[in-house]
Amino acid sequence: MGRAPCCDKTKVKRGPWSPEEDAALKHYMHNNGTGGNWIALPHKAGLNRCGKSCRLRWLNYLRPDIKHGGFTEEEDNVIWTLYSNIGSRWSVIASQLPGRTDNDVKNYWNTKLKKKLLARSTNSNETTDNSTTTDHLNLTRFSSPLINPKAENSDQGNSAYCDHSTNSDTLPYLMNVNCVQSFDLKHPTSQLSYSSNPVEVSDFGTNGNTGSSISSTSSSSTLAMENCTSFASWAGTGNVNIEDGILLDLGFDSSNDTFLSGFGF
DNA sequence: AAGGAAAACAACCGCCTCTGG
DNA sequence: GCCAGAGGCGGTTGTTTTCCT
Repeated sequence: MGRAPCCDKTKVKRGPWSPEEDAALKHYMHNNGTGGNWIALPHKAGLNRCGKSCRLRWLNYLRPDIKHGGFTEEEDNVIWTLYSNIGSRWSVIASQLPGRTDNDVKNYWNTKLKKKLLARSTNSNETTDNSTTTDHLNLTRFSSPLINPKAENSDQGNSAYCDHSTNSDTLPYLMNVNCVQSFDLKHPTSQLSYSSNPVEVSDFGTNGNTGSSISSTSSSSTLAMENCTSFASWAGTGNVNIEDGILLDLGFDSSNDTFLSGFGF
């Protein structure tokens, strides 16, 4: 059983794209767009390729607004921060990095950032005094603005409270936390000044059973986490949206191990 | 200079979601 | 409401390039 393949793989070309194929696809897209149908596109464009392959090639490589080249430190920070919050939702993360594709971000994470993190983890384990390890390649730098230790003294009924002590072997965003995180991706108060396109994530599931809806056009954004009374929100207006306090204790300052174990190390 | 290892990148696979009939 | 097809996504694999010995 199973779903029928989108094309006959024995009859379409596979593997690396030739410059001629790239040119044909570019030319067709320039003149016609997708026409709302990727499956039919290869035939119309005179390409002996699977429609999905064409789509991938266009989105990941040929699109005119694609940014090629190395990632900046700022982009690193955005990726790390979002990964720590939402996990491997590469398309969501990529949407916050203009010109970057989900494939780009995913590859970059798998080949570089993960190793950087691992290296830092090793270094930090060799250091007994965590308070002196301030140069954790932005691990500390990007996380610290989101952490408000004083919040633990806040009214828990208002959800200005974080508790990740009960579930330390999971990703921070999966923890049974009870907190609110508000930060602004546009302004330096949160050091996430890169983004220009807030994302809205509602009904954000953590167990795979729930759906999610994401809008990159909304003016405000909310990240709700299941199994906890928490959500993160940031305003598109340019102001930090402090609703019940600014915090999301990712665990960096108190225990890097907690954080790192969430990444599967 | 050659060969092997590691890193980086591109592409594919299969599942899930969405949408139109 | 159901179903089939198309799009989208994340994980994985394959290929190429770079680095090291």
